[in-house]
Amino acid sequence: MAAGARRGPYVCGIDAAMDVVSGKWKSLILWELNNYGARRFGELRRGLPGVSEKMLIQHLREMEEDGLVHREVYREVPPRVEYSLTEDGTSLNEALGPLGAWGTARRERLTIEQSGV
Amino acid sequence: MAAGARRGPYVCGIDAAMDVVSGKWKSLILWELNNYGARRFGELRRGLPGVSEKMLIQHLREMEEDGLVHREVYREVPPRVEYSLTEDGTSLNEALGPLGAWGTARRERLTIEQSGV
DNA sequence: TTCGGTACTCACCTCGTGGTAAGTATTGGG
DNA sequence: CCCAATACTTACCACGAGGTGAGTACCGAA
Repeated sequence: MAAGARRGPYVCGIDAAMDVVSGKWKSLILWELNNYGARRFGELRRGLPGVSEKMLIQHLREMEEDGLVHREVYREVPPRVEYSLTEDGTSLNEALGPLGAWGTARRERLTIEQSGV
Repeated sequence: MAAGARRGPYVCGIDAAMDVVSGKWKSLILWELNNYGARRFGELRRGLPGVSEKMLIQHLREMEEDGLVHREVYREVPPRVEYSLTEDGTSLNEALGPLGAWGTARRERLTIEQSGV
């Protein structure tokens, strides 16, 4: 949770990465921020159908502590907060690429099997 | 849990992949099986310090249902069961490569920061 | 006859994750 | 004067992941 090891010590790199990505919405947040650049809290909430405000904040805070996202506050009359990916967040997103491709291929495989049966 | 979608429908490929890898020991099992080829239940248990028999079985069963591991039973006097990766399991392990590399790099970064402070 | 080794199975319990719903501070608009 | 809209904060609760420890069936060895 705090900066540094959250649940470590880690057995291998996968551990360290999974620790940072595990969370129902984290990979989606990563994807959303990577696609749109900077997004406001409300935009993220509307962009992730089903997420609760509590979880969105909680995940964003953890990802900020983990150095994945940057939080920029604009002191305006209706408050404005923009979230964006840091360099680490961007590289993590890239590292998730092959996994996403594997998942997509798997989804297609399953769909074919289901329709085939 | 059952064959097909576990908690789906999935928003994207990452979802589908994370669904299959999420579980405290799954990535380690994947890694272990990938390194050693085929491993017996007891070998896996000894190779993953801290895992409980219940969780090991449970994860292996789920991974078998998900088509990641193959379970081969040899009807011998002390029973022998060998687990190995399927083609899907092997490709998943490969897809986890970049994530593992990212995690390893992150670990090194954190270690340097800690010793630096 | 009991013990050890295999690969499980089962019952029970804890605790963390995530959901729900309400409350907070600020200021402009009707 | 109250409401809307922003971005939270807080309290409470349910569920499931995961841990613990015991029991099972089989057989050979001591």
